[in-house]
Amino acid sequence: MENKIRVRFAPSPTGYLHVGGLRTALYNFLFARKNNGKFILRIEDTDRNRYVEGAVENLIKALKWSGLDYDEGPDIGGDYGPYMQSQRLDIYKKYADELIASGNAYYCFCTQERLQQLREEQEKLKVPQMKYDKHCLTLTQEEIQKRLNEKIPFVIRLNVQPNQKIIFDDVVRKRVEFDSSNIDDQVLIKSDGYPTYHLANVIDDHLMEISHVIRGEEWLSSTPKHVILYDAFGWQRPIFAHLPLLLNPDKSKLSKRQGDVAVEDYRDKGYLKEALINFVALLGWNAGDDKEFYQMNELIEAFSLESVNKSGAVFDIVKLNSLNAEHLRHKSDKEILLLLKEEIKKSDLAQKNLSDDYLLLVISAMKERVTFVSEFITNCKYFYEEPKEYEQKSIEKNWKSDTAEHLNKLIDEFSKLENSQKVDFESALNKVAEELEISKGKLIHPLRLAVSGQSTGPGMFDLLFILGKDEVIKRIQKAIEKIKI
RNA sequence: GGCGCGUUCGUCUAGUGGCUUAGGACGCCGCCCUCUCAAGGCGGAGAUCACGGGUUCGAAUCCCGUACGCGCUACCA
Repeated sequence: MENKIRVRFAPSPTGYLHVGGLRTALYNFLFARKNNGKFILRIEDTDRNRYVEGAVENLIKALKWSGLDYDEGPDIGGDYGPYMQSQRLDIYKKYADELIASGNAYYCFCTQERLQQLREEQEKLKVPQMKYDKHCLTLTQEEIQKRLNEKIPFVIRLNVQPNQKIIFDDVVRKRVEFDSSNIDDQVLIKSDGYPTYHLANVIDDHLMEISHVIRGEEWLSSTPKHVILYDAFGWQRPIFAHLPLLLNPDKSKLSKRQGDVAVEDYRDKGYLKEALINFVALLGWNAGDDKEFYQMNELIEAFSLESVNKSGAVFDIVKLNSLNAEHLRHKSDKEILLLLKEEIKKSDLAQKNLSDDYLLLVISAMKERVTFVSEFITNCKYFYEEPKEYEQKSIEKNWKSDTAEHLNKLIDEFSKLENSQKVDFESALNKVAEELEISKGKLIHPLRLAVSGQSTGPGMFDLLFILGKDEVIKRIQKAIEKIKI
């Protein structure tokens, strides 16, 4: 099969999945699914200093939670493995040697001290572009061998030819051009034998037959180095697509300091994966119409790299919240029940024996009034326990001198009820209102306060029905006792 | 400093030379619905399309310059 689509998400395991990473992973995923391609997870763990215990597991967990399932990866294998760069060291070594043989790379024995000194000198001279001075390129074969034999630490550097135009196409940015004179002789193999990102990335993308490199814009500046490598190896370049950055409200690159950046933070705060995915998809992409509410399958259907934006997008949590509420409303009551039961397990309601039928009633009453699943608990405690206190403002507004008397009448009427469906409560209340010659509202507001302790909530008769006749009467009595004006 | 990328309502965005008195969404305000709060419906405020020059009969849309922002500038990714 010609032109098969293979894309990859290649994070370095820093401990958690960044929402920017989620967006990158999502676009890769959508592109693959849309085009019948393969989506690959590759772990770029070539920096031993930044190794974090459990990071890979966390990453995989977050990806799975988000619904971004990959076709090949470290935990599931595939024909192009291993998918952990730390397990591919011999591969990088082999290709680095090849580069040295062809003159495209060279050994460098310079010490950190010399490099530091060089940098300082260049700074003093106000050299426009600070670069390595190719000092070790002049070493003879014998000198190199001697140092190798003496086990002097070395790195392998890319031998960049100056004064070349490096031009490549980017799906998002169109044509991008660099002058190779501005490109440093990048270290490809570090002195610990590990490759740098640039080398490992290019080799793996080629070996894994990656067709499209879809990654964040922070990589655009190093793409010419990658292009030089592809050309040096004589390999076909992939198609590049550099995604606009996710930004803090102050427009800087989205960072930990200004809010949550980990996918797991959002998950733990109760955001639905559907909402997070939908939100993040819209940060830098739009199908060209007004549609903003998407399920995953619709995203796959609508996605195209060509309609990705160029400019960075501020991560605005307020919009995420509204999408969360909307996705919640779109779920069936039964789906929400499952989520709510999980939430209850974590709450102080855990011991209560709440039936599914009861919770389903609560869900249908509250569904359009909540943003998070947890609010089925916190915003309507009165469904689970009688009110401990009564909203002062509502007392002032709705509790008059004759309120107790009115409510006693309601108790009488409710007590007589043989059926206690919504309509039964309603007609009972209507009857009382008529007898007292007052408006329904005059009854309903204090009744709501008595029964829920609050002034807001679902329709009155829904509330009464859900709580049940006995509980309602009990609560009214209690309120009459407790509320004094 | 150098190199690169970007710039449409507060935010996410539509717009690819005339359909645009620049459309939608979130947020904000108001009205309707209504027992409250939501949801829903309707309406409003909010962008001289960063700025300045061109090209053109005509520009948010094409070109040039400037400003500003961001990214990169590591033996980090």
